[in-house]
Amino acid sequence: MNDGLTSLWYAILGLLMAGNLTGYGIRKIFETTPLGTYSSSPGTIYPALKKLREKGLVARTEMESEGSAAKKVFCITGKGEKTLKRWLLKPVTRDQVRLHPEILMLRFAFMDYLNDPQAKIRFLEAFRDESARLVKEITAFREAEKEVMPINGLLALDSGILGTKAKVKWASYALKVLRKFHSSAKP
Amino acid sequence: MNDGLTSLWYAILGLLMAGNLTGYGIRKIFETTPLGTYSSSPGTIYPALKKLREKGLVARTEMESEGSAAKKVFCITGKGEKTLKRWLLKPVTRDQVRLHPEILMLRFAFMDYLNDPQAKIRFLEAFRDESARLVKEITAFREAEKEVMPINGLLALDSGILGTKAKVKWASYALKVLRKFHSSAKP
DNA sequence: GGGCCCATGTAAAAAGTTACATGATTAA
DNA sequence: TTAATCATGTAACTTTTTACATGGGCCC
Repeated sequence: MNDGLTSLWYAILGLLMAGNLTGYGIRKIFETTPLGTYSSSPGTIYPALKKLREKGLVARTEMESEGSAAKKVFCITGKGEKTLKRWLLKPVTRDQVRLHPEILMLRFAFMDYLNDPQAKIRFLEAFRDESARLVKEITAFREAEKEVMPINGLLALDSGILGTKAKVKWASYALKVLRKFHSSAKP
Repeated sequence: MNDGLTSLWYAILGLLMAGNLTGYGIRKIFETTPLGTYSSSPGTIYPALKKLREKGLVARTEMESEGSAAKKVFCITGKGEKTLKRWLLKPVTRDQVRLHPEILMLRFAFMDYLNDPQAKIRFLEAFRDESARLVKEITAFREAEKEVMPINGLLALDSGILGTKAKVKWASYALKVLRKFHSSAKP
């Protein structure tokens, strides 16, 4: 999807930014939190970790705890951190908003790890504006098809319009919260 | 995903319910309408049509138009229609609402082809209820994590909550519209 | 002793993406 | 005539899914 990394791989990198985890720990997070749009099956996670290790984005340390089976703990490397941050700073495109808004949300969720608070603001403004543009586009499409499309098709379009409007509203809200948050944190 | 058919394949079947199409025509629809969450690349569409034909769900007729290159027109078969309708009538599950709401919306968009108007109503009620349940779940999660999660994570959760609330609202609206539509169509 | 959760993997199959390849028709 | 659009496919590659496989620790 980006740099040859899939969004799952970035999700793993993002999780490792908060602290080291075992493969099983990562699986459990995908399984039990709303973050887990991703499959938590071993066939997904372990090969992904292997690839990330081959690329030098994560490192594995064997944690030997008194004799028995050694747990394998993963941590993000400097290169991994740089790769993640580069991804977080990518511009918000129309296609991303249209086709993969959940990936944009994943990026936003990890933006705490950026030093620059302005980056968040820019992201949200772009997300809001692109979403607003998308609302207009779907609305125009609906208007054009109104006479020929069956009622269920129109209602499905309405769902898209309402959902995208909710995103615009959310972005405005998030901007307000962040501005307050940052101004109160400064002095 | 279902019956060994992917949602893309069902999308193609649904499109063919409205009328016959060429492979290129299908590609253009995915490319230019909001329906197209799917890739419209030839490498996606043509192999999918091949598979559908092998399974006997669509048929191909060569339309010879005066000598030159024959266009290949696809139509849905009886078996394809039955397969599609079986898919449309599947119950709305929690996991579908959580992980693949856009597929549920695709199903809804095609439900015009069901004879039974009650099926639509049942679908919407279930969709609304499962979405409302999901709102509660994410809200509870957010409440539990409120103190430990960074602000961006919380805001990302808010986006999920608002988006899901929008779905609840939409379903209620759609139910109203459909009830009015059906009662006015009867007498 | 049996069942459940922790924990880590592999193997086969299948779908989708990207890129390649080709040719007809139409509009500038 | 040349560029764009119509039109149909194939091939290699990669990720993911599903299923298999194994073993330790803990609680009843």
